[in-house]
Amino acid sequence: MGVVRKTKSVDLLLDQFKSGSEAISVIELVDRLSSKLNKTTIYRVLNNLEDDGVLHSFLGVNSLKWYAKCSGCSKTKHSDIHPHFQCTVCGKVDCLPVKMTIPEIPTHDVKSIQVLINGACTNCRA
Amino acid sequence: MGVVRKTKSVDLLLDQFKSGSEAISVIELVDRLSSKLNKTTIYRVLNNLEDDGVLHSFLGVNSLKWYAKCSGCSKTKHSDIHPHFQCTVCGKVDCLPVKMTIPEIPTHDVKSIQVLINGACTNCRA
DNA sequence: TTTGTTATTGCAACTGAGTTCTAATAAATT
DNA sequence: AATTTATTAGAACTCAGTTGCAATAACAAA
Repeated sequence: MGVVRKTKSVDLLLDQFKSGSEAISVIELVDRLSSKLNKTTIYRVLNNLEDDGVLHSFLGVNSLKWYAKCSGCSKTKHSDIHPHFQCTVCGKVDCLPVKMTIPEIPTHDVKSIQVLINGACTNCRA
Repeated sequence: MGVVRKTKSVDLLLDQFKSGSEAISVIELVDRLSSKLNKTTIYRVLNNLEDDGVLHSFLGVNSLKWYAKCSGCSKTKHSDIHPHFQCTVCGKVDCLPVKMTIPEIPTHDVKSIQVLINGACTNCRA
C-alpha cells in the first residue's frame, strides 16, 4: 500500500518527526494528536509511512511500539540499521548513529537485526 | 521475590526447558500446560524463575514474551548475554551461542543490550 | 504428627495496546 | 461538477498480560 494521497493526517504525523533522531511511541502520538486524529488513523498512517521507507518501527520496553525517521530508505529497500537506546530513567528512546553490521551466523540465514540498548541517557546519567 | 518453595508448578515449568537452547513463548507454555496450571500461575512462576537467574525473557515479533534457560546467571547477576534468532518461517526462537560485547556509547551509559535477529533457521532455509 | 504461618495457586474480572468492520468523507482524476 | 476510490472516524472487538481475593499447600516449629 503505502501513502498515496497527501492528507491532513500524514502532514500532522510527519510534523512530529521533523526534528532530531528521537523516537516516539505510538501511545505518545495518540496522546498528542487525539484531538485532531482518530487512534485508528494514526496506527494506519504510521504503518503506511513505514511501508514507504519514511519511518521505521521497533518495540521498546513493555512491548510498546515506537517509530522514528528513516534515513536513506525507500519503498523497496530498508537499509537504515542502527541500535535504539531506551533510557530506563526517563523512558525516552534515541536512534544511535552507530553503524551496525549484520553478523554472520553459519547455521542461520540472517535477514534483519534489531538492537535495543538500555541504560541512562545523556540527560539522566548522574 | 524469586522461587522459595518446591511446587508442582515450578517442576512442570522447568521440565519444559530441560532440553536444548530453544526459547518458548508464554503463549505456548500456557497452551501446553493449560490443563494442569492456571495462566496466572504460569506468568507468576516464570517471573520468579527469571528473578532467580534460572530463565531469561525477551520480546519476539508481535511483542510476544519468550523465555529461555539462563546459563551462568544467579539471583544477583545476569551475565548470559546473547542474541536471539527468530525464524520468520516457522516462528521458532533460538538462543545463539555467540558472545556479545556491550558496545561503548560515549554519550550514553549502557546497562544492558537485547539483540533480536530475524531470518530463516537451519530447518527452514531452502 | 499436628498446628500455625505464609507463600503459592485458581478463578474471575479487569486493563490497554493494537485491530477489524463499516459507513461517511475527501483526495485526485475526468 | 461528477465520479472514483483511498482515507478517515467511530464503535466494537481481540487477546496478551495483570490484579484482587479467597482457597490451598509447602514448610517450619512444637
